[in-house]
Amino acid sequence: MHIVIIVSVDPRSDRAVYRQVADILRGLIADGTIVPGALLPSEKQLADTYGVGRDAVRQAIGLLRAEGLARTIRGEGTQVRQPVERRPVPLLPRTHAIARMPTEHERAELDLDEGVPVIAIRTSKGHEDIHPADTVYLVAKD
Amino acid sequence: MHIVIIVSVDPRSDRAVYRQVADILRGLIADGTIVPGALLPSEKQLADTYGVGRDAVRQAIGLLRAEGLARTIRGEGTQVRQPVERRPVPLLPRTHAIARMPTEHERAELDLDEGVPVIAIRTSKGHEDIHPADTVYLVAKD
DNA sequence: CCGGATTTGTACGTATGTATT
DNA sequence: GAATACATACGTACAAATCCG
Repeated sequence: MHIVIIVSVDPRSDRAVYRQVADILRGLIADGTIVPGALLPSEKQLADTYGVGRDAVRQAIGLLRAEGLARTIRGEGTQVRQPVERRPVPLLPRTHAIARMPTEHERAELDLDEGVPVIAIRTSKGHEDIHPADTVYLVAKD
Repeated sequence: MHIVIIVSVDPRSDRAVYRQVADILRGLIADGTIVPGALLPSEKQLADTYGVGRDAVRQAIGLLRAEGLARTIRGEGTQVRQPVERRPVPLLPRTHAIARMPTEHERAELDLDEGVPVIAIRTSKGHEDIHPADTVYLVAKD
């Protein structure tokens, strides 16, 4: 099985231009052409390269952020997110865990990147612990 | 503790206009003014009501979608998402569970709304089960 | 430290396409 | 078919953060 990397944008395609740009960037990331931690080309550069508006580029990058693949720092650029080391979190008997997107408040509080869910663990007592989903994994524990 | 509902947008505020619009809409939802399943006013209506561009309204609604609060249907409108009934999913010993945003493929495959993470459960055998995070909760099981 | 260049964020406008009512 | 509503795509302009000489 080999991977086909798309390298150009077709404005007449059924697929929206910004999705095509996102496809290209995902390819460059999956490819290893752009390694974790490295910056993508600037929005202007991408727009010029692929012959699209800056708007389309921003929407494309927005998709990557929502998927948890990239994060953007104003004035600096967009970088491929580093996979973080996950630590185990025990799921005790009689406790429930759900995953959801954080509220705006939680995102600020926990300093979460876009596209990072939270895991809420609730005990039968009603106590709730919130964990950033990208730093933990759950294991059954008795 | 009482809730302060913002009702107007101040273009001179430090807070971006689209975030102010999002705040207002979140308030109307938390408030019960707009109940789950009901449609928000149209983008144009919101833009006129708050004296902002349609762009700002779309960004605001985009925030709500990313938070899992709303979903938009083209040609119809944006509705407040219904909290769905969750079913328990056992987390067996020697299995790990992580939460993350779905890939584009998974989102299409599972027909997920924006702002809905997935829970991936991996056994020691290497088998992986994917669940929409909004329909399940995890419980420890021996 | 300062100032300019670069880069992303916000905001608005216009136009056209597509889906639903 | 018409009206309504969201999606896409381009453009402009200015603000704000960062980088760099």
